[in-house]
Amino acid sequence: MGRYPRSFFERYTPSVAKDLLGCKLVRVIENRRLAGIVVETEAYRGRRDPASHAYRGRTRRTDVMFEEAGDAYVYFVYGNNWCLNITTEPKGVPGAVLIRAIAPVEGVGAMVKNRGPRCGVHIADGPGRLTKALAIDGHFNGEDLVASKVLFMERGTRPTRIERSTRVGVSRGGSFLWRFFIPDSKFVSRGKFDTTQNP
DNA sequence: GCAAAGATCGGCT
DNA sequence: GCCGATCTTTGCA
Repeated sequence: MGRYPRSFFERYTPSVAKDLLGCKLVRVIENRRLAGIVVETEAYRGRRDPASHAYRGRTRRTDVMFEEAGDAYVYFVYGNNWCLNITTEPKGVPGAVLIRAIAPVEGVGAMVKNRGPRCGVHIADGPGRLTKALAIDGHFNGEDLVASKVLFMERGTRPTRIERSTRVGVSRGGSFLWRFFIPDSKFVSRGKFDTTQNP
């Protein structure tokens, strides 16, 4: 299956977030593929988006958001979890798509092993969970997903239905409907959520 | 230097 | 369904 050129990621962040639904996130560990279909994403864009880490300008942490598109932006939250983003927009414009959930399709056994025996059905249905399932941590910050052999996106089939809502877990930027998900998937991280705007 | 909040998860009731 | 762990980054004194 084909991979995306950098130009795919260099577009308006919410468009990229929406277009990534149905695509396959692939992680290669010791020549074995662990992969899942992306079912839930969120967009964070620009200095005008109060929920974005880049809201207050460029810092050491958000550096990759300002760099070229198609790189991994991996950061640590709540003292427990890593979150995987893919940078977007042309160089100089900060943007990233948070991958919130995937539906496991390849190497499911290995993912469960990474998650631990008590994970149940919650293999990769959450930003922190999917990074653990795919063994992704801060070392991947800045990884070029267009060229990488160990972490990248593959083209998939476009989902028949897509819904959008407010983003999860953010206290500001509530008027942005920048969370995109496949409502038919049981692997989205939370309930179907509000699809109505409520600032 | 220090204090506070945070793009969450897992375990327990 | 609720609550606590846990630690980095940032903002301000």
